[in-house]
Amino acid sequence: MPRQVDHDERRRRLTEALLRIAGTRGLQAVSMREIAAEAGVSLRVVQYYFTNKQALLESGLLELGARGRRRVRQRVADAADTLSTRGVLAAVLGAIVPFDEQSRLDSMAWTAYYTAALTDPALAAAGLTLPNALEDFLTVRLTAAQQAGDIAPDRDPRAEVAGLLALANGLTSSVLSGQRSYEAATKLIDYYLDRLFGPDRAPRSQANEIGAGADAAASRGASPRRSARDRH
Amino acid sequence: MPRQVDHDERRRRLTEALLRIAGTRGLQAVSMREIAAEAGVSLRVVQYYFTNKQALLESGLLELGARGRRRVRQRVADAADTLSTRGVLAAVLGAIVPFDEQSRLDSMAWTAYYTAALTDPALAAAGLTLPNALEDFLTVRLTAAQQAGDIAPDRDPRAEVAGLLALANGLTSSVLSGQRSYEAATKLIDYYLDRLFGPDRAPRSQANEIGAGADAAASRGASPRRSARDRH
DNA sequence: CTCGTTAGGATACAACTGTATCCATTCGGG
DNA sequence: CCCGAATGGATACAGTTGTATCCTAACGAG
Repeated sequence: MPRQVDHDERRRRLTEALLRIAGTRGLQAVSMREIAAEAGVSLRVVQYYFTNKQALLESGLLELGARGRRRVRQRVADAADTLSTRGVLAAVLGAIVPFDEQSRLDSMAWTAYYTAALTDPALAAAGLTLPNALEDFLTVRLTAAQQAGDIAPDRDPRAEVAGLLALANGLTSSVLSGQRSYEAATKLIDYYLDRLFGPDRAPRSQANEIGAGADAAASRGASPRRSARDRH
Repeated sequence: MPRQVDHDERRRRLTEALLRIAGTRGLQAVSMREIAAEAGVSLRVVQYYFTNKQALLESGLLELGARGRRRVRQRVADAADTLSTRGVLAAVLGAIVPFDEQSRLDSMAWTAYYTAALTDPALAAAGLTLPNALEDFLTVRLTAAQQAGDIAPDRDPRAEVAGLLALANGLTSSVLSGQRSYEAATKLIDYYLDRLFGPDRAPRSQANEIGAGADAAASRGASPRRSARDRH
């Protein structure tokens, strides 16, 4: 074997180049030649390590899913109060909304893939199944919390989890478009968690600091375009 | 003037053809020639009535916004109990989530436009400002309801509205991808409205008499009923 | 009638796409 | 030593894209 090369490493580099393009210029800007240029290799190399553009796109989607799972796991592990159900929920939801430049790029790419999958069955088959496992996991967790008396008995754990995940999804959209900052999004999540767990039960944040005020159009659209770049 | 033709009508037909393609096959499938074929005219006609593809896309975005506004207005007008704030909220949120084939196609096209606008400033400038006016309107409305005692005083009207709109947005995503049915989405919305207005809370003001008193047990089964997936 | 503007058919063109092919290296095992 | 597989550079090809150009009808105003 001459010039033995680590194929997995090459493929990983190309996949990363693809995701960099998809996250900054969109999926429609992704072409074989663009990927080659972004990765600093020739077109032939891209063709050599991926038989198809389709295979390349699937690899990108897979990597994106892996990154998302890694991010959620990391966030949950980082939360010191992992024992509290509320802490887990806050960590998971906070990991869904883009919170730094990298997660913002990945969210962009994910959105692009999601949209493409809506009209491309081949992509849809390649899997956008990230949320389902999360939903089940959190529902079990919240149900246990309810039996422990942490949330009111008239709450529906499954509905609450589904709603919170959909909320995080919607907030992601607004953060990506610059309508909302990441901080505003997490404040909103905290507000809803306060409603769920009771504000006095959780020492994390106050109930009404978002502006319980009267008039509507006071302060919105705080940060236009690229705003979500901060550490956490 | 020979062969006088209604330009607005021609442009409308072409815009509708564009949106039909965008809603079924995605924005990346929209080309000048495809639009021409879909509208049953020649390529030249498309070029004749729209100087640019850019102009065509902007026209589609404008029309999409107009349809959305029309749909919300229609839904709100249709709600018999328009006087109740809860009824207005339910109508607006129910009009955001796609509820029939046409609104589903439009939501698809809207999602495609939204994604494209994330990486194309020209499209972003052409306006995705539909939600802002809604948010202000509903916030004013909900603030008034709070002062009338329809919702608990520790609720933050602005946060509630922002959350509900983000929720509707997230639910739209899941409905489009087939993860959830429209009915499941509205049940979830009703569940959250129950939490907000209080299912057993008696109407304490003159502003509302019907609608706000939806009882709790009615929608306790708001579980989204998704297939449980195994995790490993 | 004729003439100039309006409405569109037919075609061209350069750029870009994914994919395929041809060919030159490189190097480990025989 | 050397042969064949591994690696990749260069280029070709057919299709699609947005846009531009050329040219022919149509028809109301003069």
